Amino acid sequence: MGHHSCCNQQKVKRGLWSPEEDEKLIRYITTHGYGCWSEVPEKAGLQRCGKSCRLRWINYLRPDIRRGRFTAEEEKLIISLHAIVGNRWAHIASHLPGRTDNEIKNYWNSWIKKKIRKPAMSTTSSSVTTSSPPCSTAASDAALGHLQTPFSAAAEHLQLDAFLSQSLALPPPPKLGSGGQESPPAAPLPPHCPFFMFDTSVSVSPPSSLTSTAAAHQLQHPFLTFTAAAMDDAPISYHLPPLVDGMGMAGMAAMDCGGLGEEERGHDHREAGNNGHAVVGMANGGGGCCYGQKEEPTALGQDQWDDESAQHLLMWDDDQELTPSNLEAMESTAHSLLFMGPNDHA
DNA sequence: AAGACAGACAACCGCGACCGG
DNA sequence: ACCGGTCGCGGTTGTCTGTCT
Repeated sequence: MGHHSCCNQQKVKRGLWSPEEDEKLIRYITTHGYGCWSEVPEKAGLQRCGKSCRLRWINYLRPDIRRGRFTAEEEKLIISLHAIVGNRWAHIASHLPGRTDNEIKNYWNSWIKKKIRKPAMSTTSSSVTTSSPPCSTAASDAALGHLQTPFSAAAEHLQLDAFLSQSLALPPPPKLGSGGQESPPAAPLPPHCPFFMFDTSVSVSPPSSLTSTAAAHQLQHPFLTFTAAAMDDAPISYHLPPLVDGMGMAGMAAMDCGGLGEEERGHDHREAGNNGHAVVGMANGGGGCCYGQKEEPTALGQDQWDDESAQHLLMWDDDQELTPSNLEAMESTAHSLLFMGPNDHA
């Protein structure tokens, strides 16, 4: 493959951009726009390939770029979004005004590096239950990576965006050139990033429309109501879209084990999907967690889990370290596990 | 003061998706 | 349907800089 076709020319410069090059690019883009990136270098008088120009513009020179450290709100949002969509940095970035996918990716990766070292230092305590972003150890990340299902991109984008716009209530992106850099996006997420678990064993018909009223969403939209229990707050309910085609009413659990109050521990939290299926079950005893779902909730008592439902359970103990082998074992018993997000114990 | 090291950031590379001919 | 050009994305590598020894 090698380079992009526009980069095959011999005289293409690589490496860091000089201020002069930046100035040329900015001047050209601001006056002409960037219709075709392959033409930009020549017209702007740059010895770069179009791809490099595009990258430089998008990641660095764009006027609406927001620089500086990530705020706590942004951090939470990144964690939460990553729990939902995984390493889809562009998608995550689209919900963080002024931030680039590259920036978020770098931030996440450096974060992971930190977390890799910490568990290695302390082998006795859990590596995933102490800090955020939780499933950020290399081991768990790698292991979780293959658990993620290749989502149907179009549907998922649509539905996830709907979810984010509805439930996260992101503020509108700042206007270009406004200079308002000190107003982090308000992200009314629970203080603890929940685990997510999906189940494809339930098949439903897709939504007829995504544009109905809010009330209609409750009834017709396949968004799931789920509970995110937080340590200090009452459980917050969100509507979450199915992330996989055809799994609209699939059950999903989203709980923070460590964040439960004492009265919450050991209870079974259930939220019925709008088709009567998709009961999200969660049992938490002691320091351990158990997530599961059952297609026919009414057939089960609160604490009853038969063999079939056990197939849809993911269980682990808070003291159990998440390693690839552990997760593989979990996966083998949790047949329908698609994606598990982080647990965030502050 | 100098080298080692780690973190942050910038840029490149490879690949898939999309689109028009 | 096929093909080539282009764009966009995610993974990876390179570079710079601050801190530690």
